[in-house]
Amino acid sequence: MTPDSVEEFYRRLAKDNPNPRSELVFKNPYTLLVSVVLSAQATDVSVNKATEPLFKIVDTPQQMVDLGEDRLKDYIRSIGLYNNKAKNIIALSHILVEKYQGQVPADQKALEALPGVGRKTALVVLNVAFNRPTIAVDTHIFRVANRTGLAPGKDVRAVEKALEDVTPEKYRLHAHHWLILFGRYICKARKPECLRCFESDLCAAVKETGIPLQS
DNA sequence: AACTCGGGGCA
DNA sequence: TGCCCAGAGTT
Repeated sequence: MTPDSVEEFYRRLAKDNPNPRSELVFKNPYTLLVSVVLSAQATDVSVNKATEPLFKIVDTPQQMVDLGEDRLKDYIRSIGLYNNKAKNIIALSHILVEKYQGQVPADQKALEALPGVGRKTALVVLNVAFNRPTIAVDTHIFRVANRTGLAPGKDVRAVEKALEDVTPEKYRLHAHHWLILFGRYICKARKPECLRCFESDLCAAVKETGIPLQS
């Protein structure tokens, strides 16, 4: 994709979604962190369903510690992978209370040092909670970048580098959110909605096949 | 690099 | 039924 095509690609994403808001719960940086940890290999819909009642009771690390692992599991069981996630969230909350005065550190290394927080989670928290222009390449963005030709790459790090190189500065802050939603609702894994896609004339996959992907 | 964790949604 | 989901930790 040429630089002009990339610019146009982002221009359309921005037009489609002028005021991007995370679909995960962001009452404060802590609830966002917990939401993103819970989102690993889970759908944001299932996470929101579980965290809506949880965050009415708990929205600080101290309250989470007081809630305890067993009662936390009752809230998040429907999400899946709940044993590891509950243990990590309790442990992570202890660390926030003891080392960070109950605050979420706005630092990638500090975030990645927390149990249950890896590279992607850290980058998403920095982006959404602290307005850093980070792009975390998850399954959606990896697929979108490769399929459309926006930022091809064989592994996550290659796509991440490609996106950093190609994404215009003015779109950097919201790029992650736009690409995620584009992948989730339009450029879907199974049945991409090419017939109503506003990027199909720029898409490498469409160019290759000559016809919009569908079925 | 290859497991393992995991219930829910969807075709 | 089988595949996928805003991945991370361990071996």
